[in-house]
Amino acid sequence: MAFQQEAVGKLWEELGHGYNLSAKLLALLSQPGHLLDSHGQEMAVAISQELSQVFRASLLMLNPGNSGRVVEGRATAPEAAIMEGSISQATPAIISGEEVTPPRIGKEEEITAEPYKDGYKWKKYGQKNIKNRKFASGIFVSDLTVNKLSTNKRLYFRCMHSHERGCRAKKQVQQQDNSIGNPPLYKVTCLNEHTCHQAFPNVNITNANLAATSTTTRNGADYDPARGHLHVGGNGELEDRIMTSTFSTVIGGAALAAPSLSPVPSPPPVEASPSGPASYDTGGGQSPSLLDLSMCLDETMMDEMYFSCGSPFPPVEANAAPWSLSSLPPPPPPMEASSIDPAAYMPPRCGHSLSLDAMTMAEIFLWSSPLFSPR
DNA sequence: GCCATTTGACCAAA
DNA sequence: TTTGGTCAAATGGC
Repeated sequence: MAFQQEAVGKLWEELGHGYNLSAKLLALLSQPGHLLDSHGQEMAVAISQELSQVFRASLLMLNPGNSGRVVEGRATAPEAAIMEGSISQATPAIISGEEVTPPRIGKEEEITAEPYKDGYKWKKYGQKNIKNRKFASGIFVSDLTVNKLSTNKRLYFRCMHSHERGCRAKKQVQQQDNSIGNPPLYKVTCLNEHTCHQAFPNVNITNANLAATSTTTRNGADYDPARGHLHVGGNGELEDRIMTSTFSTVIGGAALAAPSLSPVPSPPPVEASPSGPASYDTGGGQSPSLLDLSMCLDETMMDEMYFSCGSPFPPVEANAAPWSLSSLPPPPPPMEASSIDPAAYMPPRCGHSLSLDAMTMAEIFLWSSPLFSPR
């Protein structure tokens, strides 16, 4: 029991260290001018690398059976211990970025200037002249965007996987009458929830049991088993946003995900390191980014991450005072499984449970580690 | 030739 | 009868 308390305390301290590092990194990236000189880039890379150590150490502490394999707050066990130990499944993902929105339920209407950017692949199955409409719909197919104006038409789309997977999701697009000018607005009506993502496989980290056929995730991204990753398109802004959100959620709360901080400039690109986990092979040579890891998280998990209210760390601020053990309430004592009351772990404000268990943390690490590994 | 898109026809509901 | 939603043959690009 005393050993467990010590381990929790070390984990607490380790995460606090990560919290301070993230604040440091934010301060660096928030400098006026939004441009880092070479020294600033080196600092950012160094902080990122240290953050990866925080991830590694924390994960190993969370990994059952590895709790004692920590030396001076840093883990010594090889990554393979994680790969073969607590992690039996993971969802590899490469997202080069197209805006992805959550699956829709029932009928939902939306006015948008970009009706085509929802991450799903659609097949047009018809169009119809509509009365009392001055404009026609935009025509969109997948990530190819072609806006054509004709008159009085509504376009009908169904999910590209409607047949092979029985996905009943549909979409209607119609340009709004009042959308004269720039940009045009489209009324997008979504019908039925996507069910095509349900076939997304849980894939062993070694790619040993990759499915033989392409699969689409719940976010509509195509999963390519041959390459072992997801592909959604190309949108660096989204990647930055999710990276920031994921980063902040894991390390220091959800502050960085706040809209007011969205203009934070992207950090210098960190090349994936060949020295990453040995068996971490996506099969295609591309390394996943933090966006990848966020996309491979289950949507519910992401919701819980975003809305979980249980983070002990205050939101990261650029000029925040360093975190210390004394500045926060002490970690909870380890509990016997039989004495755990699930209700006691429900966050007070939102009713979502915090489900960042060891598995989740390990997945986060595995798919983000190339970003933080030394060059 | 294959595949995605287009478009007229068909059908059901109001 | 009108309107909205869907089907399926025709068309075009690769």
